[in-house]
Amino acid sequence: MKEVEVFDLFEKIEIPLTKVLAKMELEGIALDVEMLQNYSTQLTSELQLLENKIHQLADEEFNISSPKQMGEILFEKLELSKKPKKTKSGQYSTSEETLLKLKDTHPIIDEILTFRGVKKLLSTYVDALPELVNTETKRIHTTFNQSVASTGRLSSVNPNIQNIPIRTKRGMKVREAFIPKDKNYTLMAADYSQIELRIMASLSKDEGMLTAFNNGVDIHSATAAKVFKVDVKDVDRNMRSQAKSVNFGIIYGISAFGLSQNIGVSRTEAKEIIDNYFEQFPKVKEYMDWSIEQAREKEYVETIMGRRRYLKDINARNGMIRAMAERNAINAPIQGSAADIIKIAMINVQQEMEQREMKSKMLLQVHDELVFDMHNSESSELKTLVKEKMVQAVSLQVPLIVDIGEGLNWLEAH
DNA sequence: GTAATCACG
DNA sequence: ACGTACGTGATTACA
Repeated sequence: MKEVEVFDLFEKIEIPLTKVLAKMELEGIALDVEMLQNYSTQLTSELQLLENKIHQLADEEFNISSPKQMGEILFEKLELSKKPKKTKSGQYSTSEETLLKLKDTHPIIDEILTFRGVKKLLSTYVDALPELVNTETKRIHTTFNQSVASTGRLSSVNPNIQNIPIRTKRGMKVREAFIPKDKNYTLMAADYSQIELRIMASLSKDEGMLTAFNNGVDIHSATAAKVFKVDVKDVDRNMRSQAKSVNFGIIYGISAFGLSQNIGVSRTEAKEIIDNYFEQFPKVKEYMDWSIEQAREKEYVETIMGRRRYLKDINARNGMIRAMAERNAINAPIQGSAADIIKIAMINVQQEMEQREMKSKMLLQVHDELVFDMHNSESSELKTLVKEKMVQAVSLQVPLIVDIGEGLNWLEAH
């Protein structure tokens, strides 16, 4: 019986999606190569200055890009930590997380962090992207993998268009390099607001969560008010920020350790927060337990469209392996259902655009976002159509909200 | 080839 | 007692 659902998923979603993806890949997206080349010159000289400064501060020349050499400088020569954190293989950890904790011990740390950021930007994006512009089309053509991610998400390679920087000032400049086809077009981006938490609300049917979404309130503030037992108007920035982490944790299959690491409190305090959360959102807890129970019985969990993730480790004797599978049992239906929803939307949007013979084109998918080359004559028509198809892709216990933006580059469209 | 790091949702 | 937040891909160093 249930196999019918998996076949429907295949026939009604994955197969029709192949053509949509093929068209997006063939269409490609325009890149402002000249801008990136200028930016490269600027970043390269910044990088040179940083390199000199770091070598000067270390009083030694070494390869800053070698974590091994970096560890030896920081922890053997400069002795910045009494008991340096090690990686799995016994090397000194020099990850951003580790370095941030050493920020105040030596001025070299800040320079290293900046160096790392600039180097990453240059090698992965600023210098790499222009190389991938197709000589015939003059556009960037990614490849979307439809059968890589175990949750049902797409992935993107060559280049990975789903991890273009946005969080830092320097990174934003890279987004600015993704531009419309020509002067008759504008880039338009449409993204689902809090889709995974809405799915959690809908699947768990937790009253508190449903009420929050059905009343259109800020979910992280609403969560903070409940968890910290204060009035919404008394939620401060720190409380909201912690609640946001809790909400992320809920989607990931929360653990006291993970939360404590994320927000920098003790495990005891983290456990306290989680206990309060489950007290305030009891059906979320019930749903999470139910998901794990389903996994134990069937050795798989499923999304709203019946997509399965098999979890052979769910009954493992090794507690750590088992705990991992339990988090997967909670996360996969959430992340996977979000993937189902945007895939349905993509098929319906593409179908409608073709039927209307529109000039606009769907270009990219970034998990909860779709990006379009929008022909200026179709501006309001396209935005209305896309919003409608995305919002109506499926019917949940809460509304799906889609935010739309547009501009002369991908950054502005956000 | 693998480990470490870091970019995104 | 142990060691963990979920899902990806690209780059670099190094055995």
